[in-house]
Amino acid sequence: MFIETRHLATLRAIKETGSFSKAAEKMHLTQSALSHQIKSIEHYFSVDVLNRNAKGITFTPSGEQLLELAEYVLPKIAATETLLNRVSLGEVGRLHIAIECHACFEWLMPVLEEFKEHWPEVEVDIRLGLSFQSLAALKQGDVDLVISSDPTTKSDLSFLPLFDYESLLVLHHQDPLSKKSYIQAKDLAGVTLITYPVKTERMDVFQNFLNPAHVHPKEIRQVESTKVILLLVASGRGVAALPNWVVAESLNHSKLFTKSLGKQGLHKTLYAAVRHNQQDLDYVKAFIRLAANAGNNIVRK
Amino acid sequence: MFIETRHLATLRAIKETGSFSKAAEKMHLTQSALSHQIKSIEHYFSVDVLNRNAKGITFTPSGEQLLELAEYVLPKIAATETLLNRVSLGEVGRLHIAIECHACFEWLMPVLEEFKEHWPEVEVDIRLGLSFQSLAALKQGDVDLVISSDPTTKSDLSFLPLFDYESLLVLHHQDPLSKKSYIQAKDLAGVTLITYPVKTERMDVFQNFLNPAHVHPKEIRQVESTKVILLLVASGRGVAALPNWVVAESLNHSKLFTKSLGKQGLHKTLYAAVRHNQQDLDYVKAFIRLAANAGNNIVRK
DNA sequence: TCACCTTATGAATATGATTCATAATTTTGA
DNA sequence: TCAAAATTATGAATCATATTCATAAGGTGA
Repeated sequence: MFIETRHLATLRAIKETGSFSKAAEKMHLTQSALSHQIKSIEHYFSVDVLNRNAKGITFTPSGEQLLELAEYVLPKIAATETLLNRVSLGEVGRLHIAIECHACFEWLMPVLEEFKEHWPEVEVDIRLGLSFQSLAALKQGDVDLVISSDPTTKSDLSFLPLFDYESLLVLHHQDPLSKKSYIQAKDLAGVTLITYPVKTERMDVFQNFLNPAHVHPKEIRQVESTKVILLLVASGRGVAALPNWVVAESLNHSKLFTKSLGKQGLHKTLYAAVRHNQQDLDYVKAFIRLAANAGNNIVRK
Repeated sequence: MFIETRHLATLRAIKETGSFSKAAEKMHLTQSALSHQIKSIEHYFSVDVLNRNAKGITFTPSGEQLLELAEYVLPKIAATETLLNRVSLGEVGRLHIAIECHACFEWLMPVLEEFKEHWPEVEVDIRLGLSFQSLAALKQGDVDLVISSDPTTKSDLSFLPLFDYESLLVLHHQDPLSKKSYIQAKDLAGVTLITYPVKTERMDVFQNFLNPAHVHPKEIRQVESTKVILLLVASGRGVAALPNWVVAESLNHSKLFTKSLGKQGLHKTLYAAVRHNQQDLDYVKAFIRLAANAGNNIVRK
């Protein structure tokens, strides 16, 4: 493949201006450069491209072909280049989000709605990142942002804090445990614990509360939806450990009660993990700002 | 405009092979070259183009954009390049012919019919090249071949002989002049000369026969069509000077008679003028061969 | 962990695009 | 028709940059 963008741009400029010298000026090159360029095409293909005549320059049929090619190719290239520039400015792009916690849907959905309004040219998508290694996917570029509460020091990734929350035990208001000022691990040995359908090693209650104390709940019941979990708890079928932002909304009008897990409570921070080189993109920063606000607002209720 | 064909070809090869090293091999470049190339794009636009991961390479959204551009652009460039190559081989092209003599239509039309059959990809056109400077037009590339009987030594132009012919005086078989063994200039002083509608200085009879003898015909009558000229002569309205190839066909079945102009006769050669750098194109040579044959055949009758 | 494979990187080199200076050609205006 | 002005062509010199070379760095899989 011999023809380069450069050649086509030159041809187009010559067509537009009608002369080498004017085209050269327009392109910030010398007339000589253009002459050499055209000659190299003509020499390479053994074909005349331009008729340099008395009054002005005309295109041979071959020249017309090249010109047609230029008209076809150059605008598309220009369009792609401006698109790439906008991508680098963070005006357009892709924000595929993986969330590691079921409960995050609660605050994430409204955030995304607002985000989409302000960044219509960013392609948004969410995946529940439990079944796969979301941080690996992030590194590989399969997703662009991971909502996680377990920052690790992976190279190329940045963990940006969104907001703090507390994992609370949600129980029926007549549950005997509701008398206690806080919950101890051993208190949960005899209960039915309702959780999302996730491996226990990926849940805070186990990782940071039950496992260290070597306690196992009597029964574990896995349920997909947050609503149903709260419903089951409200009807006395068991207890659940949920982030405070989930409970905040449903507490007033129900038979639900919450208790801290442990004397200090089980406090965590939610992070947005992004690839290092994307953390300064406008739309990424905007998303993180929106998410942090949303989280803080709902948690403080 | 930063992106060059080269970049796009590299991107495409990487997509096809899935790795830098295989793509490099395919392109007869080193892996390093491709790495530098991609890096330069990524650096120029401050955008990631490829995710170089554990298992293989994937394209970022920006990379996909570039790839799409490549798929759009590269085939078209390749097509144009093969077209240009075919042009230089003389397989395709343009053959716009200017003829300086009305009478040439007689043999040219069938020649063109045959030519078109063999060279369907050559765009053929004819113009009567009397009103304009056909050789200048040829030089400028407005036409590609001029049929002329007046070779000049213009730079860049080649005059290739087609066939010899004789300009004959056509007259009514009862015309007194038909008794003579040949026509002298003064014989035409009293006749009505029927010609094509062309300036006298562009006609052989005047240039090479009448003018040198300072003879003027009694009357000049200009007629467009060869058929009508012959009709008029056949009905005794005058005489005409026409190339022998025109007369050859209509002589048998009519009241027409021909005589040589001057003792030696007025002999000329018809040439095809082409731009020097096109004279070796296959289709040009083919046309000239066809034209020469046609002319010789018709003249020898 | 060590081979092994792939990409990245910096310096050196080679390629080739552009400029410079000027020639050649043509046009234009007296 | 001649000189002046303008245009393209050309060869050599220069400069830019694409490519290579040699090697590092990073990751995978036995």
